Amino acid sequence: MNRTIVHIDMDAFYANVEIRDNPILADKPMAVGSESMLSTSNYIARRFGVRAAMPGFIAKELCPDLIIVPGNYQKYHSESSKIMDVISKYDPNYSARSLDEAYCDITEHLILRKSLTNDHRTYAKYFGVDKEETILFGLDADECVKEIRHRIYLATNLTASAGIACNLRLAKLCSDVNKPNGQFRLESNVDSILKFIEPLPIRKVNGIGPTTALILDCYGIKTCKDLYGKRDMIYLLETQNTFEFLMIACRGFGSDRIQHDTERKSLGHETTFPSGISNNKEEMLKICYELSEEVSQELIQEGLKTFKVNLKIKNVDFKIYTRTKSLKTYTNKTEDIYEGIKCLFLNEWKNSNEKLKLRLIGVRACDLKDEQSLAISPKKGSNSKKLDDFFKNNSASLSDNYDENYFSFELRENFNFYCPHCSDYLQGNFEFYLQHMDSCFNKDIAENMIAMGYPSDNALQKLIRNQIEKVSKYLNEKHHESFRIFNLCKETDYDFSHFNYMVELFPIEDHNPPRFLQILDFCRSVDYWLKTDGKNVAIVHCKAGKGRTGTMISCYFLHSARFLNALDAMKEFDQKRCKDRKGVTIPSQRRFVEYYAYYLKNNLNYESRRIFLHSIKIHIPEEDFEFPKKLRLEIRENSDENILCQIKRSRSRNENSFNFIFDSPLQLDSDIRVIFLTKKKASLLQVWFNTFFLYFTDLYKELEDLSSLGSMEYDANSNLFSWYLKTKDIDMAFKNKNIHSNLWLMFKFEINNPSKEKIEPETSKSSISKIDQSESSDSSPTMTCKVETKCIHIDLKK
DNA sequence: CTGGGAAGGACCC
DNA sequence: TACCAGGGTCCTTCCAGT
Repeated sequence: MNRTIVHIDMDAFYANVEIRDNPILADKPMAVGSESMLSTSNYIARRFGVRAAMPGFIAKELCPDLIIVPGNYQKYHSESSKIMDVISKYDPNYSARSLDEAYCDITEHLILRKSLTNDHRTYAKYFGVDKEETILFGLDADECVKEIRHRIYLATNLTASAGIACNLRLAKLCSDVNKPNGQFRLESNVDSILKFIEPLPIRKVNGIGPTTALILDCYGIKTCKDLYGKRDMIYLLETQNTFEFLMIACRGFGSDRIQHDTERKSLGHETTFPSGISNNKEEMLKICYELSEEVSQELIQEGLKTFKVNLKIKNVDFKIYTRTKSLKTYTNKTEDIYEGIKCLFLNEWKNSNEKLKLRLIGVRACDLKDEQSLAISPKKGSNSKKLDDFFKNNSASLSDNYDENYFSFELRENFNFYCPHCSDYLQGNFEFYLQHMDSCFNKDIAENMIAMGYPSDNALQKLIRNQIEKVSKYLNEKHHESFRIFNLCKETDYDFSHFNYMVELFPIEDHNPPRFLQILDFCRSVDYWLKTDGKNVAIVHCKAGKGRTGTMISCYFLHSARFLNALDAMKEFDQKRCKDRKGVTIPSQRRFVEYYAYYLKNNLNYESRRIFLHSIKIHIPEEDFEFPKKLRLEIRENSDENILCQIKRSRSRNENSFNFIFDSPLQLDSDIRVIFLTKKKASLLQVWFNTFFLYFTDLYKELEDLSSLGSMEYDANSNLFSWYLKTKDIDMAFKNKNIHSNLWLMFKFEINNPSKEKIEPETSKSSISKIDQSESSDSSPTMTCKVETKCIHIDLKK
């Protein structure tokens, strides 16, 4: 963060050289290149959409008046060396990335600059005019870079743009900001950097091309901020390398040391047939020979030898193929190279049944070695600077050849972030960020109870979830043999041996409540474990350690009589676990906690009780125009396996309700899941309930707004109960902004068999006897009553 | 199972 | 009319060799 890196970029370099030498072109759209390909265009042509790397004829379509000037690369080279000469005055260690682009590090120069006299900072004001008018440049980085750009102008009569930042990546992005003939300096602090980089379209980032941009766009990622925000998804979808690159790039990380040109990896030449296409074997072989010769000459010039040759061909349909062959020895002789290439070519020729039609042939030498050092090959170790190393954290692990400044600002300096788990807004350095994420996954809910996130075994999830090794180490060290894991995930893939197989499973589907019997089992099991030994600790987890974990822990709070009321129990969990009070949010999960509170308070004996469902009505407020016109209802029993009913229903434009009526009342028992799906089978609304608790009408009286129980009415005439749920009581609807808050659902049901006599609704006080809780388990005879399953398919549209 | 070709792409200028 | 030059680097995937 303390280096000053400058990226200098000439404005429309080739084009401006041509314009400079032929001023007639100045006010006309022009480009340098050929009919088939443009190298660059001037700013007038760019207004028509004419860009570099665009075929000339397309450019002409966009801009019929476009003047295409053939490139004079010798001239550009000589101009380039004048430019680099200027830059070298500020940093002899500068690095040219092409003829028109270079990086330099002016950190040292800026120190030195303070002692420069005004004379040394004064230059002629205009190109080619004698020193009548002069211009004096100041001492700071901005002035220094202005001076560089001005001196380039004096040397070439061409303009340059520049970016100034703390690392190469950012400097490059900055040079684009005030282009052409401008410069931009990015402050070296995290706030400014993030403010700068977050809104940038990802395509601007060096290394993200059209393909990657398109892929990311499919993930809904357009800016660097999006990219960082969706890093968990990228982690899952992309390779480790790609992920690391993208993360480094989108946060503005980058090396602040200018790498020097490493030894060359390959060398080659290619040519497109002047005639366009060739199918003549002899002509092609001749080209192969010529190219081999060129490669050979260049190898000799550079004092290199090759061991591998590569033939590149481009078909008529523009498809490119490459073929590689190892040679017998390291060589730089034309004949040796040609021999390899010829062999590769003839092979292709044969494989194509002598019908090869090509546009292009290329010859490339790979696996190059320095002639002198051919005897011993001191292969340089790769010094990859990847996030992985970084995550191993601590400056102690930063080895000597590891550039500490690479990640310096995140290691040393503070930045602000939202924790995705507790939604706290925090400030700290990157290490703190990681620590917080860790601790946020594992919260002591009570002295003998810990709620945690999923301990991930899987490399894919380790970034966003707990690392199983860490969890295991922590638990084994801190709690020795005295911990037991209560795993609430239906989706479990980790190895229980990490926890000495002390893992008990209560499989609950994500975003759903447990079955009521699971609550009983869970509480009994946790209670037993905690009471066996005072040292024992219960570790409860689901995926994020919020919804399912919160539901079960709240139930245990009630079970252990820490709280008597469901809302208090859930509130306690929410406060302990998440500061934004967003622990148990799903209405059905909250409803089941309410059930359990009621169950305990009234000392009920849970048993199978059926209800007879007559109808379900959805009332849609008129304001809710978007609500689907077609719905599918699915009712599932218990474990989700048995689909009890599937009905499709549509409504007309002016109808503001769906009414699902059962010809013969649907018999339901225990945990019931009611789902409404759209035409495309996307779940829209969902409600879970337990029929047992529909029997107790006083459960639905005088409830706080936070309760998700809904309200109940009884009509003595029809002997029907009506159970109402508002939007806030309905899973999926409660946080769906597209669903109006005045929507409501009504279930009409009977609790006695319609064929039998009327039974008055009961309240908890009248009929419940005290039952010892230990009996209310799986083995209890009252539990074994299974509901008959029936499956009806009705299409009401018919 | 791993490492090193070989082939194919993406990207940069 | 007409849809990409030519020089590189690096990464991924597949396959083969142990």
